[in-house]
Amino acid sequence: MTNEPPPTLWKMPELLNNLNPEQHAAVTLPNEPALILAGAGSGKTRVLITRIAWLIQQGLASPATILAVTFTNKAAREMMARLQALLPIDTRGMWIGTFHGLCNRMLRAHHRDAGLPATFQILDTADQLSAIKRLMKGLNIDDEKYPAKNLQYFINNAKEQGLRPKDVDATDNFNRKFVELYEAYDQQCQREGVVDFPELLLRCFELLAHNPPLRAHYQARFRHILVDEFQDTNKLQYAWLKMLAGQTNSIFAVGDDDQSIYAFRGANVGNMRDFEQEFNVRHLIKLEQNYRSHGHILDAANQLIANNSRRLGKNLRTDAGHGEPVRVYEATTDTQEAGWIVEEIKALISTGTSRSEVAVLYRSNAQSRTIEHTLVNAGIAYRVYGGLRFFERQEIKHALAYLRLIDNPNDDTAFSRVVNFPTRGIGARSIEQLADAARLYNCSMAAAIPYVAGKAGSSLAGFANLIGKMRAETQQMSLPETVEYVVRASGLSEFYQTEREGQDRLENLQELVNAAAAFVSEEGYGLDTPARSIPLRPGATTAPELVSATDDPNTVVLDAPNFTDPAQNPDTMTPLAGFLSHASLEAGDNQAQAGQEAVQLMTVHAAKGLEFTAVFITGLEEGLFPHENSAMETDGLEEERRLMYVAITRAKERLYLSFAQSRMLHGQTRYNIRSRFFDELPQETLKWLTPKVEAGARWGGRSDNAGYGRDWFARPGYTGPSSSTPVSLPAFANEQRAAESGFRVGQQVFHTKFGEGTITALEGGGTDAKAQVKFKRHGEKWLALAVAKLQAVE
DNA sequence: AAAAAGCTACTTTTT
DNA sequence: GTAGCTTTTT
Repeated sequence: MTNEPPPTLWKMPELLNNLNPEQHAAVTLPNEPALILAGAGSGKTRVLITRIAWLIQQGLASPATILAVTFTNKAAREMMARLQALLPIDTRGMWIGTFHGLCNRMLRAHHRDAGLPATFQILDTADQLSAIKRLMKGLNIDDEKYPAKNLQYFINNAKEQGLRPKDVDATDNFNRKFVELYEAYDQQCQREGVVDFPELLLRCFELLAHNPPLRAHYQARFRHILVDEFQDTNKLQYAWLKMLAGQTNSIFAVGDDDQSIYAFRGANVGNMRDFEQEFNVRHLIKLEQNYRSHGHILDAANQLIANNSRRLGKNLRTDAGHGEPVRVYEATTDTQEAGWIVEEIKALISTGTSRSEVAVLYRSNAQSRTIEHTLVNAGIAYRVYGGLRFFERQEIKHALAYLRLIDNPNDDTAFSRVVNFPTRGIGARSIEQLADAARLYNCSMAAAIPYVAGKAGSSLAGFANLIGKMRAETQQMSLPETVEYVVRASGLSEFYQTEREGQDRLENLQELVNAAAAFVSEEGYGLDTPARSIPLRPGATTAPELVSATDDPNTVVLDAPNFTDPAQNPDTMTPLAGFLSHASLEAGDNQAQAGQEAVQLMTVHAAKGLEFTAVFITGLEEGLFPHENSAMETDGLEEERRLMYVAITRAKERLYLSFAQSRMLHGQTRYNIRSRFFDELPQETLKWLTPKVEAGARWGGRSDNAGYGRDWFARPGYTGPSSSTPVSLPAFANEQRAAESGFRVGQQVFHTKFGEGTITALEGGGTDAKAQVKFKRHGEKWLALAVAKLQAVE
C-alpha cells in the first residue's frame, strides 16, 4: 500500500479497455445524477468500480470525496479490494460500505450530537427481539394479544418509513398500543445505550437533518455518491442519500428493477422512478449486453419478465449463441424430482463440470431436505447456504455479551444473556427482582444491583464484581488479548470444557480470538493497540479529536482534507467498538459446510448476484413458485416473476427446470399443478424431458405416471440424463429441426384421424421431417410431417 | 437446573 | 416433518 499517488503512471486506456459502448458511457458520465439500469450479468460491479477509478484518475475526484454504498458487506469488501488493486493510492480515504456500516461510522464520530454514548452497542435482529420481549414482560403485556414478533415488525417498519412514535397515526386501539410500546422500546434502548439496525439509519438521518453545520460538512465532502443495487433501497435509505446529495452532489445509482426481490422487507423499487424525477436524471443508461448466459437461457429470461407491467424496460442480449435448450422435467413426487436432479448432476460431473459450478435453487428452505438426502445417498458433496452464521452461535453471542458489558454495562440485553451463564446461582426470581428494581429507579439492571437486598443481592453483586474486574484487567490489553481473557475469565471456556458436546463450541471460541486478531490486522492497527482507546495511527502525534458541531457551531472538525495521510484520517471508534459493530453488522459466512468442490444448494434469494455453469430451478409448482402467499400481496406475483427471472439468469450454460405432481409439505402430501411460469417461457427454448401435458389433459386420460416412484429412469419419454451425451447433442440437433418444423418433443398435437396425442420423438429435417406421436387411443405412430396434418394443441 | 414432553408454526432475509 | 419454544417432570 503506497501513500504517494503517482497519477502519471496510470495508463488511461487500460482502465477503459474492453468496456462496451454503454459501459464506457456510464463510466465517463459527467458529474450529474445518473441512473444505470444494469441487467443481470451486464458487468454492473465493473462499471461501478471503473467509474470510481476513472473519477480519481481524471482528477475529477479525490478519494475523500467518494461515498459508495452497497447492501452487503461482501459487495463492499469486493469493491474495496478491486479498487485497491486498481489504484496506486490508499483507498481508505473513501467511504465504501453498507448503509448500516457507514451510518455506524458517522454515529461513532458524532455520538454526542446524535445523543448516544461513545460505546453504544448494536442490536442484531435476535437481540432486538429479546429486548422487546424483556420490555413487554416488564410492562405485563399479554404476548398472546400483542406478539413480540409483530411489535418488532411494527417498530422496524415505522423506522424505515422515518416515523418516530409521535409520527405514527394510530387508527385503532390495537395500533395505539403498538405505538405506546414503540415509544417505551425507544426509551429503553436510549437508557441502555443500544441501537437496532433501522435505528442506525434513522438516527444518522436525523443527525444530519437537525444539524446544519454537520450536514453542510458532509455535503461538501461527498461530491460523488455511488449506490449499488439501488432497486433494493427502502424509503429511509433513499431519504438518507437525498440528504447527503443536497443541492450540489450527484448520485450515480446502479440497479435493476427486474431484480427487485426484497419488497417484503421494505425495498421500494419506486425509488428508481422517484430518483429519475426528483433528481431530474438526464443520464439513463441501460446495460443490456449480457456476458453470462447463452442465448436460450437469456431468451427465456427476457420473455418471462416481459409479462411484468411497470418495468423501466430492458432486454438482455448476448453474443454467445443459443447454446443448450432449457431442459424441463416433470416428476411424480418430490423424491423423484430429487432423484432426477442427482442423475443429471452425476452426468454433468462425468462430462467435466465442476461440482461447485452446479447450483440447485429452490423457493423455500424446506425444499432442501429431500435434495440433500438424495445427494448424501449418491455420495455427492454439497453445500447449503443459509444456516447459522458464525457470530450468531450461542457461545459466540455469550462471549460477545461479556465484551459488550465491559464496554457498556447498561446494555441489559447483554446483561440478561450472561448474568447466569455459566450458571452462578442467579435464578429467575433474582433476575425478576433486579428487573423490578431497575424499573423502579429507571436505570439499567447493572446499576440496580445495589438496590437488591438479601441473597439475590449478594450473588448479583458477585457478578457485578466479575464484570468490574474484567473491565479493570483488560484496560491496556489488545483486542485479541481482551477476547481471550474474557472467554477464560467469564467461565465460558471451563463450562464448555466440561460440557459433553462443548468441543465444537470451544473451538468456535478460539476462533473468536482468531477473528479478533484478523480484525486488528485488517483494520491496520498495531498488534498491541489497546482495545478500548481510539488508536494513534502511525505518524500521528495526537489522538484524533472529534469536535462536535454543538461545541462550536461554526466549526466541524472531523477528518482533515488531506486524505492520503492515514494519520489525518482518524478512526472514529475503538478497536473493541469496531469489533463489536463488525460482529453485529456482519454475522459471518452462512455456509453450513465448507469445501470448494461441492454442489451449491440455496434459495433463489440467496443466489442473487451469483452465477453457475449449470442451474437447477426446482419445485416449479403453483403455490410453491409462485408462492401461494404472494397472491395476497400487492404486486406479489410480479415479485415472484422477478424471482424466477433472477433464478434463470444465474445460469451460464445449462438450465434445468423441474416440478413434481406431489410433494411433502408441512407433514402432508400436497398435489400441485405446474407453475404458470412454464407458459410464460418461449416454448422453442424448452426441451421437455418428460412429455408436456396440457393443463386440460392433466386429470384425464393419463395412465403413465403412477408407480414409477422408485425408478425415475422409467419415466415415460425420459431417455436418461441429458448430459451423458456429448455437448454437441444429436438430441439438440433434433430440437433445432423441430423448431423449424414448429413441433417439439412433448408437444400435444391433434390429428384428424387419430385424435389427440403427444410427440415423443422427432427425426429428420425439411421435407423428410418425421414425428413419432403417442396417441391416446391409437398407440405410437411415425408420421411424416409433410403429409400428416398435425395441429398443435395449445 | 436439567431433562423430557408437549405445542406450534411454517416464504423469501441483509444489516 | 421438524425445529424451536414453553411447560412439566424429575
